[in-house]
Amino acid sequence: MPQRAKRPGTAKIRSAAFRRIRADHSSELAEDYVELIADLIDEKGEARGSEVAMRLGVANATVVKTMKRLQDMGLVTQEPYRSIFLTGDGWKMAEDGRRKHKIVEAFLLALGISEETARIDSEGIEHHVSEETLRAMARFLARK
Amino acid sequence: MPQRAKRPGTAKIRSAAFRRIRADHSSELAEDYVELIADLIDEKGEARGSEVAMRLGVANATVVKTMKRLQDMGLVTQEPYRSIFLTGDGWKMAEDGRRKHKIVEAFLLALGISEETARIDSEGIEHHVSEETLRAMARFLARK
DNA sequence: CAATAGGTTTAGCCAATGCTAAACTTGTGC
DNA sequence: GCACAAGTTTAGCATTGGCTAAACCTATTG
Ligand SMILES: [Mn+2]
Ligand SMILES: [Mn+2]
Ligand SMILES: [Mn+2]
Ligand SMILES: [Mn+2]
Repeated sequence: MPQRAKRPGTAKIRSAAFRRIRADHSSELAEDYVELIADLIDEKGEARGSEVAMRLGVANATVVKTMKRLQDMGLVTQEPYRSIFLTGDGWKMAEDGRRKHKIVEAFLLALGISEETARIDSEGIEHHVSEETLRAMARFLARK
Repeated sequence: MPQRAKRPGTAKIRSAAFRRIRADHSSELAEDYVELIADLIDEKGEARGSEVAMRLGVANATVVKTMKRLQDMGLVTQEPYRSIFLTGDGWKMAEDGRRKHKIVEAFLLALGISEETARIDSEGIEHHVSEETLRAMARFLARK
């Protein structure tokens, strides 16, 4: 139907935000995994798949499957029945995740939010803040 | 292997945040769809599937499939080849989404973030802020 | 040093979200 | 009124990220 004339849209521009979100989501899981693996290595000396599963609240089989993907992405290495190690890229991603996570959580606390809520909300928000927003949060923390 | 003794963990508690995030993600898509449909109805008098697809930056077929799910959830109604309507529940979800979205976006702007970035970041952050955090943001806006 | 408890992986299933290409409607304009 | 361009839906496929149950290793321990 040649009906419904449409002017050249701003729609394409608007869709950028949604595209960004879909991109964020695909990296989000990887970020949480490597950050958690880094924490386990630092805390207990090694990261076992079952411990990752427990902390994330998912089944062991889910972690095994995800590890294969993370290996393909070059973020972790693992031998069957052995614990998990991070590659150089894995450590880099983990460090960057920690950096963002710390800023967001500290910012929420500075805003007067309870520890419990700050911990929970920051776990989700951290993946959707741009560098510009992180800078603004850091600025707020510095001058507050 | 009865190796590696483990003390009764705080892991279960910690996993709550990740469970919340997984829950957030499953409602996130529905929220963005109904909010966008509400906007289209208000702006142009009707919401066409193809317009939704364009604004979200996805294929038409993807919207058709998602609409089926949203219908099953009781959020929208649609006849084949016709435009999309929101149910009472759909409007309620859209209004709630708008409310959160506005607070988050206004908050980011008040923090000194550019319009472009505030628009993009708020599109993702809105789905991961608890009511407590929203209240803190509103408080900041009020007294700032 | 062998049995076995218990951690780990495999197999197979499901739902959600994307996509492209092909088929199908419908509103307009001739 | 009909043809057809353009908008919509269907069909079929792929990936991600969950799950359970069954099979498989391995480190401790008797
Ligand atoms: Mn994190
Ligand atoms: Mn996280
Ligand atoms: Mn929104
Ligand atoms: Mn959104």
